[in-house]
Amino acid sequence: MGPKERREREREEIRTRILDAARELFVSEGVESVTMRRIADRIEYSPTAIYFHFRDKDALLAELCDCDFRTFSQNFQTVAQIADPVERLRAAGRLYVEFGLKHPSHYRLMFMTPKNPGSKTIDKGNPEEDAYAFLKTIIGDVKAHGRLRDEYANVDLAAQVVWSAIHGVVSLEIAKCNDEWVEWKPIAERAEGVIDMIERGVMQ
Amino acid sequence: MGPKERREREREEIRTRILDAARELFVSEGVESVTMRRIADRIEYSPTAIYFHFRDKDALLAELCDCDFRTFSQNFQTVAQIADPVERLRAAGRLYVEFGLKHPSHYRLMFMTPKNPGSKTIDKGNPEEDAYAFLKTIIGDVKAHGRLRDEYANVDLAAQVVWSAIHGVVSLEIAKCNDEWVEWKPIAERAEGVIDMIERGVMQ
DNA sequence: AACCTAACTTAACGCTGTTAAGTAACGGAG
DNA sequence: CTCCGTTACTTAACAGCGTTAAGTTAGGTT
Repeated sequence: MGPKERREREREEIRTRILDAARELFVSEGVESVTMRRIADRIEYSPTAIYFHFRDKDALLAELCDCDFRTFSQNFQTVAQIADPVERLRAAGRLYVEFGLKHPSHYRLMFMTPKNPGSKTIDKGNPEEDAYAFLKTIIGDVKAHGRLRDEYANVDLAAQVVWSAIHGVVSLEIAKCNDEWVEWKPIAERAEGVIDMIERGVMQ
Repeated sequence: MGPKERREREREEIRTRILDAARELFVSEGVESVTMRRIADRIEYSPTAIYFHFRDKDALLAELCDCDFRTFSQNFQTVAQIADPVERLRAAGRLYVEFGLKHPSHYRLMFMTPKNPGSKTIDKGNPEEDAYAFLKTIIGDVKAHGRLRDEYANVDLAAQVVWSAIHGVVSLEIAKCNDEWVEWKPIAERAEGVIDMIERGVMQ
């Protein structure tokens, strides 16, 4: 049973080589640079070789995203132990913004692009892998502490309102930061402004 | 001086024919259907003819967007006469969301896609053509009525915080409405929830 | 030793945006 | 009226894209 396992391992290895090459192009030169041919160049294979490991380009990008979405969620574990749920929410918000600014390409693909068919490999509802579930547990805690306004009795609604607001800051920054049309205040001020608004708006 | 004017007029006419064909494809079948060849088919010209009227595809799309951005801004004039600035802001927020849901393709191109080089043809700062300027005048009015919280003394900051929040609802809906990952509350509830949050969060 | 299959490569298809080169029509000048 | 140059196009082509069909090669199984 030796060779079979080795082959499996090798197959997995080249899979991750493809994934890594794609990610490298992705973060350093943007989505548009992720072409099958350029990935193939990087790993010194022919373009068609990739299709033996991924059904098509979308599947590759989806898996790349999935993989990074998990690490994105795990990021939040560092604030999970903040006792005060309101402070925990504030910290999570700052972390969220920080992630978006540090990984704009990933952020765009994850949250600003339609047609994501929804991941299979992530354990939905598990706050350690699913960032939305993590947000919901925070909001639930806020509610348990009697600090959620009655208007947002529904935790899903509150979570979605909070997420919308914070997503708005990040996505507007990513899409429009180079637009001289608007005289942008520094992103840090905008982020803090939105977080303050969230606290005053949905909590008591 | 007759023929010269006629030629100018004809030139303008085919320009708008191209623009219209592009828009039609754009709203009915999405961005990805706007190819130079398909536009050309619609107006029964060769693909290269378009390049005589527009530098390249991006320029065409930019002009299309510019044109529609103006009508987007003019939309808001219907709420301009609401006396109470807070109610005016709420109404503008609802109109904004409505526009995004009704014209998702335009919304994506205008506010969710990087690389917009900034329009030349729009009268920046004029609230009737520039929606951001319109928002600022509302916020300025809110302030003049003593209803803006001190934390947002800077009108630009307040406007950007408000815009971020409302943009967040729309863009999340456009990008992720088909994602079964999250159990979405109805968009109307989310929108109203965000508008409420804005009122409680940045006003007093 | 023969064979089979997994893992590739080469060549090609149809699509994209864009450009170079050619053509036909028209307005003005000699 | 003729010549000429500009304007407004067309046809053909290029380079690049995702993807597939067909061919090749190496390694494990029988």
